[in-house]
Amino acid sequence: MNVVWFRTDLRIEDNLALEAARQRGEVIALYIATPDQWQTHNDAPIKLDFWRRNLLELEKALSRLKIPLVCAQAPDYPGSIEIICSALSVWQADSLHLNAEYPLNEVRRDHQVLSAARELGVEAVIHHDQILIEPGSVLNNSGEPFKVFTPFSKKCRVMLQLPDRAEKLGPNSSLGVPEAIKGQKPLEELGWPAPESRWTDLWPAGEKAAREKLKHFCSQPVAGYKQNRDFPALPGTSTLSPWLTSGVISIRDCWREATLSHSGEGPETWKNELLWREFYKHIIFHYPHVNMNKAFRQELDSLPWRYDENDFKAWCEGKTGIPIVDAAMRQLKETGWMHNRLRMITAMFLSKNLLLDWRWGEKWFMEHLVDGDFSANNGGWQWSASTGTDAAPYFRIFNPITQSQRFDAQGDFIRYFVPELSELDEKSIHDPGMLKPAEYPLPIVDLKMSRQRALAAFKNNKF
DNA sequence: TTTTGAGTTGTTCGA
DNA sequence: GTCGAACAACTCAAA
Repeated sequence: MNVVWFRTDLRIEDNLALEAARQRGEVIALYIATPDQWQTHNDAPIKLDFWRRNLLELEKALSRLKIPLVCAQAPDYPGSIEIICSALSVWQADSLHLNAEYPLNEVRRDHQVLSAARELGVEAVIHHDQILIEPGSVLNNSGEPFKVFTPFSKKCRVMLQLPDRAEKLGPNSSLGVPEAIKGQKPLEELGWPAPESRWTDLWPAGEKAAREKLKHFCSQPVAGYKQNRDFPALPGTSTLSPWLTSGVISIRDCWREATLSHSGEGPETWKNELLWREFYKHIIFHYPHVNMNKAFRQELDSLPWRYDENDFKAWCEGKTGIPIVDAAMRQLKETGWMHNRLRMITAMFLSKNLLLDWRWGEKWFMEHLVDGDFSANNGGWQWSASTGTDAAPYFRIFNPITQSQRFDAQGDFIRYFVPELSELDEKSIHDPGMLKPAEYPLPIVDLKMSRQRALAAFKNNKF
């Protein structure tokens, strides 16, 4: 028997661990939920519900291959190692397959799982399925990891040789019911948050939905990606992130599909964004301190970050008095997703204008994003806060009003998410001042003063 | 080893 | 309104 432990790879298509296991013979699939860790890691309820629904789809897809999906619940990572060992013994496994995850705790857990499995005499194999190129293999001429994106991306493009899609393998001989293991529970009883029906419409589950989304994006919108991607009122981006983060679609399929679209600069620009995802995964793999709540540039942990609960609350609730920021924060809360340009604007506003610790913002995003991914979220926040790898220079502070005028010129996006401003014309909607209706707040911070404050804080940190 | 060019996503100020 | 320079100087990567 061959066991596949599913984690952030909730699909049957182009799944390296699953394919390796199937090549060896009969397969049992295993999923282990850790609700206690969801709590401490602040995973968004909308994300957990998306995962629950994708697991149901995965179960169906696997059953077509006559592969049973066994679910279990563990209190923590050591608990999941116990469950794995129980499963390997009870099912008399020959091999265990898993697709690597790259945050530090997950790497450590998998090291332990691999050695525990090998002690039981089980062949244990880890596959690099979640990223295009194995971390540790993209190095500069000095043999060091890249700290700058552009040379990293160039090297990746030179190295990248995607394997062909695996040939179709036959199903299991029969969909048996495997003997019970430690911690086993039905899929629906794994401690999921209460679902909201609107989530199902916003973020449909399953590989078919993801594949159709990718196909559609690469059939036409990708051609205009370079021109349209910065405008939140346009459908200019792929919005594939929730499916990519949960592994419902493979990164290789995204890369392949974009390459095959042959529509010029658009797909190449989009592929660069896929490489940013890659870059930040390599960064957390190479630099353990980034996984431990530290700034990539650790000397910037001594900045005089503010911890003002009221300012933070206004930011969270979309009541800062800066229309584009408030629209963006409300989009996040209402849909579980935020446009990339707006993630930069809101993150820059929190970390520079409010001078709040970027970790507060990072955490809030994780608590609300359907596509919340540690490496991408951390990388993005540290970019905005100027504490990261190849981050924005600290003096390059976005002016949210200027950004609003440039990227939501007609104010359509603001009007959609901040209805109390919908009567304002396209000039005043970005910066209503005294024209604002009574229910809309005045700006909680003076942009000019707060910009100077941030510049001074970074300047004075040099010593 | 030294040197050189380059670095996601900008803003402000003054002519 | 438009344009170029200043912002502040540092690190990375490769020649």
